[in-house]
Amino acid sequence: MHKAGAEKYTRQRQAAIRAAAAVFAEKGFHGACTKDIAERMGIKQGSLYYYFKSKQEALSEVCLFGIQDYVQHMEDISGSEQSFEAKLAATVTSHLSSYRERNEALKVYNDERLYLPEAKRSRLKELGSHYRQQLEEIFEDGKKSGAVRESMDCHFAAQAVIGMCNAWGDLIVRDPELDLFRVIHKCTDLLINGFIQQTNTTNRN
Amino acid sequence: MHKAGAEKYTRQRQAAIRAAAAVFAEKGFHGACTKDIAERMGIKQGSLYYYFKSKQEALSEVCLFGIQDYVQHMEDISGSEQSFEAKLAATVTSHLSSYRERNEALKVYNDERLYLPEAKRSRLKELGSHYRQQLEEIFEDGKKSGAVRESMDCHFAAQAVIGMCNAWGDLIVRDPELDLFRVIHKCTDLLINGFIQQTNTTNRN
Amino acid sequence: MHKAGAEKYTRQRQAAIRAAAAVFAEKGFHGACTKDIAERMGIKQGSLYYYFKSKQEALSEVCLFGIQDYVQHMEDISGSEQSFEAKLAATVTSHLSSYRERNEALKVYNDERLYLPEAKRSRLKELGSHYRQQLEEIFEDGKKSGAVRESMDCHFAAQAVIGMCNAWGDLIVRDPELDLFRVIHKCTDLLINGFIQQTNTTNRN
Amino acid sequence: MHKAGAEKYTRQRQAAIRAAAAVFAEKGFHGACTKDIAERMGIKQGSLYYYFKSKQEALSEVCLFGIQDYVQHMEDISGSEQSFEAKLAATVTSHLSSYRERNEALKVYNDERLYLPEAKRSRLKELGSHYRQQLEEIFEDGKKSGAVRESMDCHFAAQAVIGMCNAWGDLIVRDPELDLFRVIHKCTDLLINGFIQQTNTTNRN
DNA sequence: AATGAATGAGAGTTCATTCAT
DNA sequence: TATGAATGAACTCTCATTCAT
Repeated sequence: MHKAGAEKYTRQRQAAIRAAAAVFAEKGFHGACTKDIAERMGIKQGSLYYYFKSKQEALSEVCLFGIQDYVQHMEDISGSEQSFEAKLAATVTSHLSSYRERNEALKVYNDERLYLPEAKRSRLKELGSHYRQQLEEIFEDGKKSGAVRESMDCHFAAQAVIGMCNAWGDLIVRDPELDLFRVIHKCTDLLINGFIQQTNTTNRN
Repeated sequence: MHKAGAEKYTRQRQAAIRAAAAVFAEKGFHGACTKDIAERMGIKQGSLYYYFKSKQEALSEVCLFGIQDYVQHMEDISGSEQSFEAKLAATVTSHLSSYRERNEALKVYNDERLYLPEAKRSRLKELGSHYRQQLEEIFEDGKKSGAVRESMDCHFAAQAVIGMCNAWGDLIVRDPELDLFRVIHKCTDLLINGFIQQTNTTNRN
Repeated sequence: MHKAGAEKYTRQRQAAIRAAAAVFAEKGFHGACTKDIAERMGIKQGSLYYYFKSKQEALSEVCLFGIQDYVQHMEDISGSEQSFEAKLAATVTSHLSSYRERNEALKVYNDERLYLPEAKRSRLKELGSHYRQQLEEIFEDGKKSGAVRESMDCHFAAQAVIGMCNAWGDLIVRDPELDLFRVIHKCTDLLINGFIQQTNTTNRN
Repeated sequence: MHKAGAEKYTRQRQAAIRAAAAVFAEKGFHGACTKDIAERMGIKQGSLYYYFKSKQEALSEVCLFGIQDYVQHMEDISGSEQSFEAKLAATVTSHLSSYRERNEALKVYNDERLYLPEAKRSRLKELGSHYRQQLEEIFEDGKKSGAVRESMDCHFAAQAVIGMCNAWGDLIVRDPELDLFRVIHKCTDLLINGFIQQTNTTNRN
């Protein structure tokens, strides 16, 4: 039986994806070279092609790997029975945690996916759009339940959350010292409450 | 007199910077090639080197061009006598407007400046840090005047504003149909008031 | 074992050095192009970079190869117990023979080494200076033993021998028909006895 | 009348030749660029083409300039009524002095003339060959008069003198501190008397 | 007499990719 | 499963040369 062999292959392929993620994150897709990736895995350049049939496939795999969990989490959050605020908190937590766990892959997804050919990009786009739509629905529900202001544009809101999370995600990847949980907490707080001191106010706007 | 000649040079060089900005924004620094830049200007590849002594110098000039106004505006805003909310609104307006005016250069500054050699990067870093510090001060002042919540971390807040603006900036550059003023308004509103319906509340958190 | 592989690499690298020597000798460092070198080896231009990391490294290797033996021979001659005349003859023989064996590499060392960056050039300079010093010592010893005229400036003498040998070396490289041994003999004779008819002397030849 | 203009042109063209000589001597023909030459003259690159119709013409002119006097001198020496020794001394003097006066042009003639196209090179070759032949005749005459050893190969001898002079010429150009007259004297002495102590002879130069 | 601007050809170098072993 | 060797295309950059002004 080839089970052991197959397992090793799978393991090595995962290693290749992580290596590619790291290198792409650091130098960008075009700035990176296959030799760098191979070296990070401890193999030679040519051997990389045992795991990827092209550099582009490597990018594609990294991107997929980068959003997999994060998309899955949203599925869970979206299906759960929680208050708006809890769902938003869960979203931010999931999103920012991904940057730490999945390491650089999520960053690569954000910054480099546009270098994929349309064909491959559309699959990712679907996943991304789906994510955003679910987030939008959370806002819609929030409105219905009265937790979110009527005036809020839910499409805008979803983009804003994603944008803010990605911006902080970049900083998280770049600076491993950063305290993840404090960032999560502060982001959530900002998004929910805004900057200003709320005083018995009827919100203009 | 050679004034006309010098003027032509300056004009062409500006054109080169804009062309480079557009190409770098679209393909990234390493993904772009000098031929693309030259062609966009209507000259031949080799002629580009009459205006830049290297591709890297082109990047450097684009980055500088990208933040010039935006840093200058912050100087004005920071020195002005306005309420916290007005200053924040002005900042968001300036930042997002830059993305339209300065076109792709600002995006390039954000995404590609890390490919510059340390020496050139540090000059940009200074400018960027200065910007962030001034924004932090606006938050500090906001706290003192009671407009901003005591609990707010001003460093975090400044990063968050910049991050949010850059995230939307990306979308603005990518989608020229986007209504700039609505985005500005919504971002400002979100940052100030947060998502939730404020009800005669004493803010927990 | 990878011994065979390593051997092949070494062999090919030697071939690359010889090819580079030939091309540099014919066209000069700047006049030569890497394509010529590759073609002479029967490989394609890009493949050359598997053996050299730059054109300059090729030059550097050629120069080193060019003087290696010749410097080694001088070591032997200098350490031997022979008359002045025998040592001088051995020097001329070694020097001129090198031009035939090492082919064009020695010519390249003479004419093109100045295009190397200071760092690499200094290593060669050392070797060259050492050679000249040993030759000077041969003259000093010749004086002591009475074989060389008291009035002779040993530094000048060494330079003169080297200069004369290099001048003939050029001709030897350029004209493969030239009878090496006759040139060696005549050079030695000229250097030892000069042009003029020596009266009352036991000059054979 | 345009006399003044014509004069200026001639003067500038001479300056161009000298500038080209200097740059070619330093960097070699292929290593030099027309911008360097122009800058050394204090004009702009394009303006150089007012004086030369190509870089190659510049080389050609430099080479011609480099050997003109030196060939002329040999004409004089060859036609004069002097002893062999005096003629040889005059030859060495003329040759080595040329290196100082004509500066780098002679070196360029020696090292770079092979980059000229056959057509132009043959004119120079003629001059060079003529020079060598006249030198050979001096040796032939020397033999007849008994001043030169019967065993001497006159063709070899002429080559050797030229080779030695060029080798020292290189050093003279490279090191402006070098005492020209001492070098001339020593070279002549070496060529005439050789290295060895001549017994029972009154020769001491 | 000189220049600024542009060009086009060619150079060195990098790198994704292939393939026999 | 992995590698060494090679390839060819693409890219950055240089430079002799031209020409209108």
